[in-house]
Amino acid sequence: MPATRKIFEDVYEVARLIPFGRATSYGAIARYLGINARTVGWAMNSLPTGHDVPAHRVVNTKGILTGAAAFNPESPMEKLLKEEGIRVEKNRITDFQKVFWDPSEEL
DNA sequence: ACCATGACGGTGT
DNA sequence: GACACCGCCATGG
Repeated sequence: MPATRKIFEDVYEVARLIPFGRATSYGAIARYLGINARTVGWAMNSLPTGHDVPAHRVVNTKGILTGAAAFNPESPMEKLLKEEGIRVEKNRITDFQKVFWDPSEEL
């Protein structure tokens, strides 16, 4: 790929590798790609409609579902995570440490 | 090249 | 645990 390859593509690629029932943080992905966390968040915010990226598994370092607002009211991020066995309470993953997935270590 | 914006992170109170 | 600050880097106008 040309040098003009967008960081976004890398972010999406890593996000797609997140295993079922696990979640990671923007910072973890950022560190893995060598960029800052804000850029990762921005990449997710730029996700087009109909993307195939499990963005609901990407939260901030506190385990808070900051991007829940970006999801359709019909597909609550919270519910999606609970379906995967992740305990969520008021937009916050209570057992984040348990389901945390670090690309820098697991990848 | 400059300025504003942002699904964030770490530390201190 | 909640809140406030400041630092970081990429993209767009």
